[in-house]
Amino acid sequence: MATIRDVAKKAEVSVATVSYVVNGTRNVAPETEKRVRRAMEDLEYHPNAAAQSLRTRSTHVVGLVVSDISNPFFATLVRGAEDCARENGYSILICNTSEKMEDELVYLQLLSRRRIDGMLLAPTGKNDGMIRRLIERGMHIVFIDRKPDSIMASSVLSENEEGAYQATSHLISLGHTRIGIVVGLPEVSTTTERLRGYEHALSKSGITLDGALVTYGGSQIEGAELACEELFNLPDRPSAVFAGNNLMTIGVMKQLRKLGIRCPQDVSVVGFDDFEWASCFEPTLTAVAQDPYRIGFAAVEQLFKALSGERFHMSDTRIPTQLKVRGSTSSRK
Amino acid sequence: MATIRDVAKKAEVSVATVSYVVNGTRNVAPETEKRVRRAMEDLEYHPNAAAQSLRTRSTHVVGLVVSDISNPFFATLVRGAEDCARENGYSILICNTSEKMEDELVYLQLLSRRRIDGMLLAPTGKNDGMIRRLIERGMHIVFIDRKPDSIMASSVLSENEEGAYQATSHLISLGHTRIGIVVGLPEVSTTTERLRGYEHALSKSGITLDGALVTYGGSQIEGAELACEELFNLPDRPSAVFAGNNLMTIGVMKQLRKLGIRCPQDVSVVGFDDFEWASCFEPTLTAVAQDPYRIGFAAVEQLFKALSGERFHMSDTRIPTQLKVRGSTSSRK
DNA sequence: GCGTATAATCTAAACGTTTAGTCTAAACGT
DNA sequence: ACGTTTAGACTAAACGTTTAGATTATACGC
Repeated sequence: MATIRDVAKKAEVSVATVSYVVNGTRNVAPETEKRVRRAMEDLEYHPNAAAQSLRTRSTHVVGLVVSDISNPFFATLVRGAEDCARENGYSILICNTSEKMEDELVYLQLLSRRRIDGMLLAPTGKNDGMIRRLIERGMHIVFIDRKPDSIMASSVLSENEEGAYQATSHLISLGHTRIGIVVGLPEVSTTTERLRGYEHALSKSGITLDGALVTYGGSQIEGAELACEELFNLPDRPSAVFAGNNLMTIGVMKQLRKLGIRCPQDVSVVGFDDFEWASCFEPTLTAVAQDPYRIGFAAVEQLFKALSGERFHMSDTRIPTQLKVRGSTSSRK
Repeated sequence: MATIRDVAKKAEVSVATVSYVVNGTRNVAPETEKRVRRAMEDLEYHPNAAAQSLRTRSTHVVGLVVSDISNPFFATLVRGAEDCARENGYSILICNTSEKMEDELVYLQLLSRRRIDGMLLAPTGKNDGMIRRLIERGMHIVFIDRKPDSIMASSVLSENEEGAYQATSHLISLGHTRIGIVVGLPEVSTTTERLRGYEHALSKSGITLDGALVTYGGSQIEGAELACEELFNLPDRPSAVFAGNNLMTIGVMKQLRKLGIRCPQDVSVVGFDDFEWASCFEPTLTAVAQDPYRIGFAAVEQLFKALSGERFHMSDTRIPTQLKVRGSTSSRK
């Protein structure tokens, strides 16, 4: 593969000159430039990014650490991030933690070695020490989807509390008072925030919180199935269920079907996170729509602001959610 | 950030020795090794990957070029690829072409500069020249999901023809004879293969192919809506529709709903590509399940085989599909 | 006790860029 | 006509690793 040296030789100039035309960092005579470009074409020259990084101490790569990229929420978030990154000449390296702290740790170290320019991180919440050290050593981090409460850093998150509040209020307005909720992992901020929105809506309407109605589905389908089963084993069953994320919504629906409970006739369901197909399959799902694409895009923008050195440019961006009322919720009979 | 030089100084050895313990490439006295490791810990030393790549001419990065990572099919494929890559100490750089040849070209060049060790590519089908040149220059490429027919290289694909054949046969067995199909982009191999399976099933049952029943949805929801509308504007409407991929299935369902056509009472639908939620929303979708995770995983395995230099180890792997019969298909009335 | 094999370490040259600092020659101001 | 600026090009030193080869010290065989 051709090096800058080869190009220089072919164009009969010094390597410096080639570098100047590649980067446009100094004036070079139009005549010479033409010769250099010609040589680059002929040799199919592509600058060696590793060498550039070594020299300039910048990789133009941003790391993206999420729990599971096959989750449509994160997949779309990644798409937003990638679009913004690419527009600015950056690439994205993906890392799946599977929500496991050891894996997250390994990735944080890996990204350190790779000297990425910055990273987007949906933290598991169990490596705060390492993360704090990284930041101290100058790593630029923007938290996405969730954030550790013990660390000061930029973040781009959904309006979780508000969204959950609206969802719950919607159910209440339909006459429901026993509303079950299936949330994710207790140590994650989305869980606590959504739970807070739920509690807030209840208390606002004077409904006392029944701890038995708060269940944990571990953010996965299977967990939510169990959590849902738990809810309907209660002597005093809920008439509505609020599922804390997309996978758990599916888990809940699966379990309802298994139990022969009809939605929305027997129980109303609202999910957090919308689906493309939500409007064309029955029951059409009432859901709190997030905007993961925008989260990803905004997070990368945020990162670039930090990189461009705007002194201590730290901000918490909240991306609005939107309640989409459809057919899976109905008035309490 | 600490360099190998710093570690060497602190441990009172030469940089070579440090390198040897980092890579385990030569014997070093247990005593010395301990000192070196200690120094690395103290300094939080992470080898500079750019420098390593420059020297060893290997990045331990594989590029992954797909049309749209927010499509759940590709998202899951990426997850499979990432899992396999990570197990082997590799990272994944993602690239979204949006099915546009210029974007694909730009990415191919970018990946060249980054000196990735290899790549997984779902080609748009319009940059065969560049791709062939890349391969000639030694780039290792494994095609995923689709492949250009003009290029010899490894690939990992679904059993498209067989899957489409089964789907169509299933509809035929239910008594349908006017079966519409909505396929993707004509220049992509998945389209032609699935179409072939469809045609094969028809001809096997002695049904003559009606060109008007073959429509193109551009692999997107919106395109499929239009294609579906087209189908039902026909004087002689189909009684069943086969949607060529996941997004187009949604497009078809949306359009049916818009037209007030009930599924499966008025029309049967089978989709290519399964969904997690397919079994818990109505109509429960009959679908040809692919295994994108396995495709991604196998493709990376395939790539590593090529990298490890097994001479001209070229193979076309086909991942089986599986027809899941559910409620969206029923006998013709 | 002497040559030799072996183990542990070191030296220094790459790898392919960028960029500060020089150099040359032509253009310019007065 | 002569010092000064300027444009264009070049030289060479980094950047942080790896690794072939050299060097030294130690153990071994006899």
